[in-house]
Amino acid sequence: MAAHARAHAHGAPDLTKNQALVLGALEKAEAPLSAYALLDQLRAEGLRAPLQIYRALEKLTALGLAHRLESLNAFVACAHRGGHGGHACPHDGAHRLMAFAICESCGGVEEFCEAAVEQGLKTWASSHGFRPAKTVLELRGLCARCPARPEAETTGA
Amino acid sequence: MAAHARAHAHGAPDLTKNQALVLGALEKAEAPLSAYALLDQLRAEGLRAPLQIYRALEKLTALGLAHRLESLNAFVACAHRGGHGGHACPHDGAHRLMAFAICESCGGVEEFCEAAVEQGLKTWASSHGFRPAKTVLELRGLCARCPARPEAETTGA
DNA sequence: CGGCTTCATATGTAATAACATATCAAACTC
DNA sequence: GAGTTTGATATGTTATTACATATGAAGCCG
Repeated sequence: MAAHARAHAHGAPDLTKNQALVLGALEKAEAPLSAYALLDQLRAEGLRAPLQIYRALEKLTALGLAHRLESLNAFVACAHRGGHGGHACPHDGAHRLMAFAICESCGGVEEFCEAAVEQGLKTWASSHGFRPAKTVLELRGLCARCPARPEAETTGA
Repeated sequence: MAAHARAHAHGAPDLTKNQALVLGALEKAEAPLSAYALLDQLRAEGLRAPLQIYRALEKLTALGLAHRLESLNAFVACAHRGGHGGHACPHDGAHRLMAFAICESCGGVEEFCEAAVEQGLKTWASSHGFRPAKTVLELRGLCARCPARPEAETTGA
């Protein structure tokens, strides 16, 4: 049976079975997943080797359906596909700089674009002769919904 | 003899032997070094286990004498110590956002700050209630000195 | 004071976990 | 049957855990 022509649930181009499985797992997840976490989740579906995961991730990230978070060595589904169609920052046609805000308390990831940031980087790059091929921009911290104390201790004694 | 009170060649606070060795190796390197590359280089000096390297790196990065490049899983000496004292962006007292431009051809790394970038991120963060603890900002591309073709092929036969 | 205990920090070593890629063979599509 | 995708094993690379040892400073007690 054709491995193509499935996964149109996402409005995505034809993904292979493995790619669809990996994307589905990422979309269901609340937080970024490492390649091996994905592998664990998808063992039930027949995936057994890291390479199957990495190959799928490579394709998905190339298509912009998933993103790699370098500071976490983990992956998220792109926020601009499932759930909400009209987002502030489509990054589909135009190749905008994607930035990620990663909550160290709940693990949630917000994906955003800021024109000022992009412009500032462009300015620096032109004036220094640097030609960026890819930009990694990841904020690590606490999201709006998480309280300010990831500390240990009794916190009040 | 005291393991302290050395390494003042860098104007640094007292580093231990391992820390000084690791920092020295990073300063001599032209490009970022992975922890295991450092380990290989420093085997002659008696370092034998990854942990010795990682512990030194942890201290050095905490002191701001070295930086970790997340997108490379590698480390560089901070550019604002050795070589030139008065740089555009001291980041010593003030805790400025450090950004890195990494050349994928020659491996060189430039460290910089851009006020517009920092401000843009600050704007996004405040308006979204995100409290950043750390920011990762790494440009991957080609530096001013490298020609535009990191391609393979005979390049001229 | 001199010796002892205690504590903190730095180190050393081994083992293993976590992340990623190489290689090759089998299967499926065209 | 050429090209691609897949699957399986093996390997390489990066990072951490757990445990043991050294070293020096600070306090205690004879």
